[in-house]
Amino acid sequence: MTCLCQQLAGDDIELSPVCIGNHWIFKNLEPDEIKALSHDAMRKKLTKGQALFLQGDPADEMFLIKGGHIKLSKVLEDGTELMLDIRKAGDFVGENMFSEESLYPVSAFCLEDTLTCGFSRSQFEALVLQYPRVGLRIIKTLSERISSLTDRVGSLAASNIEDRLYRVLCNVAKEHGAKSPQGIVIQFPLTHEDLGFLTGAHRVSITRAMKALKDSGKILFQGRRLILPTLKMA
Amino acid sequence: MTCLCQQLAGDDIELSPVCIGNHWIFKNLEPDEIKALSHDAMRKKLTKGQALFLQGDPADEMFLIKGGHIKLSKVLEDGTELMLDIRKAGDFVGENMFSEESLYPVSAFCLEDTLTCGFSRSQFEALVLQYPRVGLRIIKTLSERISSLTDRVGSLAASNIEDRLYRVLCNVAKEHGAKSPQGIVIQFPLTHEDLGFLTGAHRVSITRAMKALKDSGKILFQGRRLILPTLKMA
DNA sequence: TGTAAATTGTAACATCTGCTACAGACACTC
DNA sequence: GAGTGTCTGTAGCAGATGTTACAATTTACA
Repeated sequence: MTCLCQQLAGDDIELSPVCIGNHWIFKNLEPDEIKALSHDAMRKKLTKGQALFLQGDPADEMFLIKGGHIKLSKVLEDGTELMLDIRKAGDFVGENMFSEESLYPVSAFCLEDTLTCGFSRSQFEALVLQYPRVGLRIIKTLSERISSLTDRVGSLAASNIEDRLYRVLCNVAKEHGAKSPQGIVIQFPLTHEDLGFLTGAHRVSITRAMKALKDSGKILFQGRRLILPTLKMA
Repeated sequence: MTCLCQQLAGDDIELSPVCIGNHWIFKNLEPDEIKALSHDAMRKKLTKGQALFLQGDPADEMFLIKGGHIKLSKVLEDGTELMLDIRKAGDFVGENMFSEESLYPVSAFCLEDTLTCGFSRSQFEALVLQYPRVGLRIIKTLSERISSLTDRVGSLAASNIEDRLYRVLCNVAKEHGAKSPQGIVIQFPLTHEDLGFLTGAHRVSITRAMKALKDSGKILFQGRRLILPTLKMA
């Protein structure tokens, strides 16, 4: 099945092989269903730094990420920014559309050039009603997101920064890492400032903690890529 | 509809009005469906301190809490305990059964005498396939859990304990609080040690932070019940 | 009621972290 | 290669937090 996304993306964006037509969520759909869905999906091409949606926007759309990484962040009452999550090609963003609140509680920014497929809430509900198995798959996806967030909460509860940082790195590696002979490699660069947002710590404290982790052998560097040698993939 | 739970619970447990037969998740089911479901549900009566399930147990059952509070906690690699969540009557626990992992990643302990209704994964899947609308409701529930966990992550990212504690208290109050003329009242006692687990801070630091919050008027006490006067219910 | 256990409050001190400032390293552009 | 901006590393200080110890208070239960 040729994919409309490919034409839209051009050569700039390295697309995930996962497409709405072949994503596991939609397996077992009838060919004409896929065609209809694929046609309806609202594609968006975004460049690095652009927002897919902003905190406070009406939440009535959910997106499948076709290529690139997207960060979810939130601005707290006191004005500080907090990065909540990083999602990659093949993941969904905007699952908040299902909940009672009608506004996105977070903002989604592209870390690279990105292509997304969007679905409206009503489209989705109709699909689930017609194909209950899709509903079960969504339930599974959301359930895994809950597990991951629960881990995240566990990471943040460590009271000293070094442990907190290490646990956050492990979580990131588990979700976005790739195996290599030396350990799990995190595939994209994270600045100390990013990690500061992820751990809720000051940038300088991250630098201190990184040095400590490096000295104790818990992390390695391969160029600018971070490696966790002791971590095992789940 | 008289409920089997009532007979089992006896007079010890104050039951939630929510029952499997009338829980909003199962609205629109046929009467005989409800009857079958209600019959199949595996009820458990537990006393304070007992475990509903333990971290590492096979995760193939999910529970509706009929009465009492249940805490979810996790033992980390380094042996420290972390309290992840508190759930109340009407909530579900064990939604991990949906995800790929076959083991519960957390333990569930009863804070008071408790009655639960359990469903197996296969029971549930059959139900969702037959009644897609139930699937949509589950999706909504899980999605709200995700929002709540996201808030939780936001709370923990505050770098000073006073703010972190206040945000955690607000989250707890939003989920388990009741309105009163003076503000939102948290309905059950939380020890400083509990709050320490919830915020990832030392017990003594909680005492210090509580005093500061009390002095600044952000929290009040009515006996042992905690009141948040400035918080508005969502 | 009386006693034991759990919870809360206080203090002192060592350590950790936030904060600011600045210098070097690196990437990118012109 | 110079210029610009971003990222990383280092230092010092003030304030926050962890840690330990012990007393005061409340709760649980015989």
